[in-house]
This record gives sequence, C-alpha cells and structure tokens, in this order.
Amino acid sequence: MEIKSDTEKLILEAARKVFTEKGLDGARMQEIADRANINKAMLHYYFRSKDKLFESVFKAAFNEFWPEITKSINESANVEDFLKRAISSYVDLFMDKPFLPIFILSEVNRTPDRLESLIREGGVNPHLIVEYLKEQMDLGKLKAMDPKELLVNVISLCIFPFAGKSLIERMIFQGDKESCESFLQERKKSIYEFLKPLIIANN
Amino acid sequence: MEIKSDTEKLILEAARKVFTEKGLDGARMQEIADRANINKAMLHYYFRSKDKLFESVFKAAFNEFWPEITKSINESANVEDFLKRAISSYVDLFMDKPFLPIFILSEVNRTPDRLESLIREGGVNPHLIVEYLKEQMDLGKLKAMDPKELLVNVISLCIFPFAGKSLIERMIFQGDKESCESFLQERKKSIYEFLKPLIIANN
DNA sequence: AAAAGAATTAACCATTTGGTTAAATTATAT
DNA sequence: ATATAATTTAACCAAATGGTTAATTCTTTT
Repeated sequence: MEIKSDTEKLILEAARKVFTEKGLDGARMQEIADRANINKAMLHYYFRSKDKLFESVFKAAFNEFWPEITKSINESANVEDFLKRAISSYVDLFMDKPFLPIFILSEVNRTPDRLESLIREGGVNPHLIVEYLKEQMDLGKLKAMDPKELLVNVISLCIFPFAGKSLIERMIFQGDKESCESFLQERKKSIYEFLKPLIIANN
Repeated sequence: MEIKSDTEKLILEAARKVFTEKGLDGARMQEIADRANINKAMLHYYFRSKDKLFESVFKAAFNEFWPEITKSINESANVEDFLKRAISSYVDLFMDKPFLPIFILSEVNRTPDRLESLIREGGVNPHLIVEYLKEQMDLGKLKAMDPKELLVNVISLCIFPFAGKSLIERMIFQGDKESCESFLQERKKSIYEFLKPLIIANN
C-alpha cells in the first residue's frame, strides 16, 4: 500500500461522491475538482484519465461491499450469527452510503468486464460462500435448498430495498422520507425474522 | 391515444434500446438516430429534446413494470394465485427485457421527481397492493406481518436477481452465462417455493 | 395540376467536456 | 543557499454533443 498524498485523498473522496451519485457518464471532472477544491488538472496529474479515476473509485466501492459477506462467515460461530452479521453490516453500510448499491449494480451492468481484474487481484473467492451454505445444509443447520438460490435471496433482501430506495419511498411510503428511512433501518431485524424459518433449531 | 407515425415508432423503439442500455447520460442522440436509420434532426422534430424523448421512453418502461403487480391482484382468485402470477409475469418480463430493472432503478434514483408526474396521470395507486396484502393477512390467508415488508420482500426477490444479473453471473456462476440464465428462469418456481410457507393452507 | 403542409435531410452552431501544456509555486535534497 | 524535483495553476485545445436552420422531397388538399 503506497502512501497517498492529501490531495490524492481529497480527489478520491470527491470522486467517490460524484461518481456514486451520478455514475460514470453523468459525472463531470470539473465537478469533482470543485468538490475537492483543487484544480482540474490535478485529477489528471494523479489519475491520468477519467476512466482511471473511476476505476479507483469503483474498486474501493466494490471492496467495501462484496467481501463483507465473506468476512461475516469467517467471524461467525454459526449460521444464525452469520445471517445476523451479514444482514446487519449490509444495512449499516447502505444506510451510511445510500448510493453504493445502485452505483455498483449499474456500473457492473454497463461494463461487466470491470469485475474481471477486480476478482483476479482482489483475491475474492465468491465460491466460498456457496460452499459454506451447502455445508451448513448438509450439517442439518439450514433448510436444504439450492445454496446459490439462498445466497441470491439473502443478497436480494439486503440490497434491493436500498437500490430501490427512491422507488419504495415514493410508491410504498407516499413520499414520506422518515417512514421509509426507519423502515429500512428496521430491516436489520425484519430480514432476519423473514429468513429465520430456514434455520433449523438445535436439539 | 394519438396515432403515432411509423417514424415516431422507430424512434421510440431505438430510443428505448439505447436509453435502457446506456442510461440518460450515456445515451447519444446520434446513436438513437443511427439505430432507427433516420436523420438526427427527426428526433427533435418529433420529441423536441433529449429529455423529452427520454421521458417518453421512461414512462413507457415504468408503465410496463409497476402496474403489473396491481394487474396480478385483479386477475387472481386468491393469494396463492396472486403470488404465482406476479412472480411469473415479472420473471417473464425481465427475461425479455434484461435492462429494464436497472434502468428504472437507476433513473428513479437519479431523478426521483420523474415519478411524480407519472403517478398523477398514470392513475397508479400503490397503496392498493399494501391494502390487499393486509386484508389477506386479516383473513388468515397469509402469515401476519407488516404488509409493506412483505411487498418489499416479494419485489426484492423478483427484481434484484435481474438488476444484479451481471454481478450474479460473474460472482456466483463464475461467468457461466447459460447456468445463470437458466437459474433466473427457474426463479419463477423457486421464488414461489421460497415464499410458500407464508401462505396459510385452507382447512 | 398547383398550392399548401408535413416530413426529411445535410450542413451548421454553440457549448460542454476530457484532456494538455507551459509556466509558476512549493517542497526537498545537496 | 541553490539546484532539483514535485506540485499546482491558468489558459488553451480538439473532439463530441445536443440542438438549429434552411433547403428539399414527399403527401395531401383543392
């Protein structure tokens, strides 16, 4: 890990905000520079091009997001803990960075290739999660089903409400921001309750 | 409903493709014109501005998407049918138009105001769905819970896997397109199976 | 058939945008 | 202190982009 200059950090933070809010195409280099209170040329001095700068931001965002679920496995004693931890940390993360889910989803959707390099260097092994779930099912700790399906369902329940926040806020909460916000906060408990029946009690 | 000229329809179809694939910011008027095999000036002749054209596309996309769930209620005899129908029609729709979910989510996210006018004129009443679910719970047909939560969960399970298709394909299916595709197709059954325990059997 | 109106095109325009450059300023090393 | 290297700035540039216009072709009406 190289030491980053203050300016570089300022740029990255401003770029993170602008890119996650407006996407690669919607973001303007000038706006990033303005938000970082620096000259636009500095962006190119430190990152060469818009795409390179974007890549840095995207990489950081993705690594803040995906590895969390693997971490949840490693730091949990059993499936129950795992589910609680994974759900809780995702809700916390997305409450804090509301634009993260839709940012990752839409940029991955537009340029799936970006994932390739990330996976190779990042050392992220997605298969471990599926194997873990399969294992827990074989051990009789989880209701038997396609582990991939379960994984997708858990992720769906955690991410979608945040990715679709604006939609939900308007269509289900009639535009009431506070209700919607507390609803999302509550999901830390309610997603778990929803998935609880899949956990097989010890006897 | 006014009669649309052939050219207008060509434009709308090309615009639909380009906008849903690349978003408002990423779309180029020239590309839309090229795909419709017409002169770029025609876009402005019929739709005045990029934003107006986008609005037409967005409106059509949204109306293809959201009202479906209300339709499912109206055309179903009971909750079981409703769930089956809603899930099935969403899976069909998104298999056919893979870019639809992420398109709607990201554009609503970027410009939530766009929903306002749509709701007013469209006559879409989101509250009906929540009321329907509440009613079914009161009737003892569905496990009692916050109906909003249930609605969000159903929508999450239906939409997210399509919105996150590229992510899932790469992270869970190791890039195997066919497996991922058939997995998504299978969700018509598997989402229903997943939600089935919430339906209370008649006695 | 001629006039009027609608549809279509090619050329053009102003602005925006990512990116560059050369000079100036600041920090570092000798 | 002074030379050297790193950082920062203002001015500039070429390409791209949404949009316009005036002329042309095609339709419709009378």
